[in-house]
Amino acid sequence: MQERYEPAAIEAEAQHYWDQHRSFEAKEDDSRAKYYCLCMFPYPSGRLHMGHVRNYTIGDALTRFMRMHGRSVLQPMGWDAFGLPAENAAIANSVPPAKWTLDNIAHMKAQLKSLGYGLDWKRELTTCRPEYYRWNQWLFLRMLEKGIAYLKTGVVNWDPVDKTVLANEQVIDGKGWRTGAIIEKREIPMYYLKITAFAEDLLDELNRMPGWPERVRVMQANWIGRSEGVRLGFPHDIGEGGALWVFTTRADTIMGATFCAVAAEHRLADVAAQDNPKLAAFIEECKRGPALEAELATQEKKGMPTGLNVRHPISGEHMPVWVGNYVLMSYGDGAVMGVPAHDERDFAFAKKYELPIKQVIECQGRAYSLAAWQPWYSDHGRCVNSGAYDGLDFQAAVDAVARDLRAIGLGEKRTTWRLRDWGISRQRYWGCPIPIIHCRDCGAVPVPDEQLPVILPTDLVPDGSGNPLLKDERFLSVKCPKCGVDARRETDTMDTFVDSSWYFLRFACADNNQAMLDYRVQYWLPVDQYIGGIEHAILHLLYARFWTRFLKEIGAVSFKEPFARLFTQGMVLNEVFFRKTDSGRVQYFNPADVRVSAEKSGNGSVAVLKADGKEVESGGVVTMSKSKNNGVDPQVLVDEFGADTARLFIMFAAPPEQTLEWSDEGVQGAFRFIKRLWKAVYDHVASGPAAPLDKSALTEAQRALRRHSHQTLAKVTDDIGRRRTFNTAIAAVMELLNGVAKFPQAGAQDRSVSQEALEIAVMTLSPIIPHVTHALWRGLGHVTALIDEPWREVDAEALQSASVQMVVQVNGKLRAHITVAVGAVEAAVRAAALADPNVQKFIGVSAVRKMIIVPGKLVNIVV
RNA sequence: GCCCGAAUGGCGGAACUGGUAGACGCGCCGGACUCAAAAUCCGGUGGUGGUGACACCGUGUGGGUUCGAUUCCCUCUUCGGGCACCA
Repeated sequence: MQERYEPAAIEAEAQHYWDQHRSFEAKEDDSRAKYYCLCMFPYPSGRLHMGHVRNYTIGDALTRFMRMHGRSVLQPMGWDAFGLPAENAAIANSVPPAKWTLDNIAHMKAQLKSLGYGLDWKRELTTCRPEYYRWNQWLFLRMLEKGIAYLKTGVVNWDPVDKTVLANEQVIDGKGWRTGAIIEKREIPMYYLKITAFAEDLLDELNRMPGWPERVRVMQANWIGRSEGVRLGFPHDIGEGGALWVFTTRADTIMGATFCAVAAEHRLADVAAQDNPKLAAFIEECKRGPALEAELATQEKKGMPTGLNVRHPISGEHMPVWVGNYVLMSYGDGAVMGVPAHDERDFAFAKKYELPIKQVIECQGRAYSLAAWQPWYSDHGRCVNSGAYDGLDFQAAVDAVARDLRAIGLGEKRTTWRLRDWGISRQRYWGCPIPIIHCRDCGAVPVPDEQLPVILPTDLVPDGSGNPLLKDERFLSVKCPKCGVDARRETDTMDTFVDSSWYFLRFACADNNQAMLDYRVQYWLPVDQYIGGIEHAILHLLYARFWTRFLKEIGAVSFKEPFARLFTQGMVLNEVFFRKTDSGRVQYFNPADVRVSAEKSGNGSVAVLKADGKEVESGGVVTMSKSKNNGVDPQVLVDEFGADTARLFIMFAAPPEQTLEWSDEGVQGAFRFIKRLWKAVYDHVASGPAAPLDKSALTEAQRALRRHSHQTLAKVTDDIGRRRTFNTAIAAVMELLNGVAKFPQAGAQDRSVSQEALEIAVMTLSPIIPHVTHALWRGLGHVTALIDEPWREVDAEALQSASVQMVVQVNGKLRAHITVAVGAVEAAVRAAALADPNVQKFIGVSAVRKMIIVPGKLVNIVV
């Protein structure tokens, strides 16, 4: 064993060993319990960032830990390779997105390897390759057959400058993120997936998912948004007659309804606007949405009467119908009944347009006033001024109203969902083609299975003027599969969330070119541990749950929840430094280019740019990002200190679920610890092999170190295996190493006990810093590879102790420590506590009223 | 506005089931080694008072439950996250 710790050589050697021995090639082994550990796959943006390192280090540590516990492990990796950044890079550099993406993948793959992750690269998958995305298309066709996929006109954000469609996230304050142009709403035909068909099950099952964080389950539940209420109709004679249907959770307030309001997109609004140009203009304005930021902020309620009337379903009174900008077409029936007395929005609307306000719910003795809204106006209470419903409480009134309306065909109880169907059409080039052919005679025709995959050309270069597929005759031109005449291919591609909605299944059988999934899914799935960022708490995880349910429905899988346990790691933060330029722009500087010097006398610190020595301002600690220029390149870290230091720092600096603050000194500390570990083993080994441990002939000090070793082993096993608190596991091993450093190395048994302590330290750290521990294990005299060693069992005998230290309190305040024999009788503990001089002092002349004894821990004397 | 979560030394954090607050690391202070520096090693390090043993105070604020509260309950403050005209 060499004296110096040289990470580059050690890491290359360890990685070579795992490669050669295929240590991480997953095998379907029925004789062993499997463990499928999956980290969310990356978008190949170019380089790994610290968030990736954190994510994949957590996954790798768990995978290695489970492997040493005898599990048959699978830890795969792939690439979420379709998406917008590739198109933007293409516009900027005139390179096809395919080349840019594949180059990035090659680079990032090398980076992942240099970090030593135990990945099964045989199962690597890339979503922009036809071998993968053909199954998106295949399943889409199955969804069409089952009515889960359907075509509907939808509203999109249209950037008139780029002539392209933008995602909601790309619209900032009503303007395009690239062009700054005011975004228009356009209606175009799009394909939707009927996720709402599964809404109830997606919600209910959340209660039976103990392996998911409460936080994520709550977020999904809110997103799905179940509402119990009544759908009721206001009859009218407009056109051919009928009823205006609304949804309400407050059917008990129906006698207080004084108007109805419909969304701008509502059919009645259209009807009324036909001979009312002012109303038509207002409707147009609403459809465009709040263009001005001020309007968004105040959320001012605006409306206009349609001149139409409906009748109250119970009283028969005539009620005006308004168009209201606060009514959403996408929720319920796109219309509401206005009960101004008991709904804050209706109140504001009625005030503004001088509509009648009628109180119908008593307010627990408080006086109702028409002057101003009070928060308790919308509370539940008994009905008043409501005819037959007077005196009923909330639930009774809702039941009665629903029953009465049902009798006349104008209402029924109804559950409404906030969740909407998932529009997957993207008017974009770099995505999976939707397998549809448009025929002049047959309409939209699905591509037959045997013609799959519809291959996306990889040599196109978008120029910013819309989807280049629209100009690519090779792609466009096709015969209609039904009638054989010349037809055109659909040029829309699928939302990239489709790609990530099932990739975790494909890892089980990525090499199968005959079928989407096969028998191996049964062995590996569900994923035992899924790890990723909280930012995917809603969309990705909900879509994946939806796809799995659909696959179960068509018999492709046997389970409906794809991820048994979910772990959401915290973000990586760093300080941000900037200067304001004369023109008012903010210029950010990377922390690596800034020197911070603590002012010894003052309470602040000064940050200066290394390049010019002049001061920069500090903007606090925020998420690492390109825009703030405060990222740290993992590669620089690996090159300077090695992968183990990077891994150790990131696992030690914070609990994995919390945010992690970057610290250069912290990295130095991690490096220093590894060097100390190396030196401890080197010094130990330098004086030759240790004799076998003779457990029967140990001194008290030797027994104490053994106890410490096995306590540490027990703690690390629990911290990683159950609590997932890697930071405390590492701290425990640091303490053990401090203990070994202080331990004398005089006799043969001293060295034997130290050998055991070092072996435990090296083994327990190996999931986190696998390279250096691989070398140290060999250094400690083993010929086996550490990764193939079974995780050591705690020796219960080593944990035993003859005596125990107890705390003595007087009136709850710590006054003394006493040492008593293990299992000492209560009387003995009592006597020992009372005999302590300091305890005596605080009891003084007072009478002892009570003594509370927690065996082995504490005595509290109440005087 | 609604729903979650958090707040502990100079800093990151620990204390898992109500039982020794501040583990471990960083930083800082002192010392050793060195011509010197870096690296390394040893010691100290919540605040106040005291030469000292020790005492008092101390986990965002104010209250409560308890022999005992960082931990449980209520109030407020601040910060972070999610949703947001959802009828």
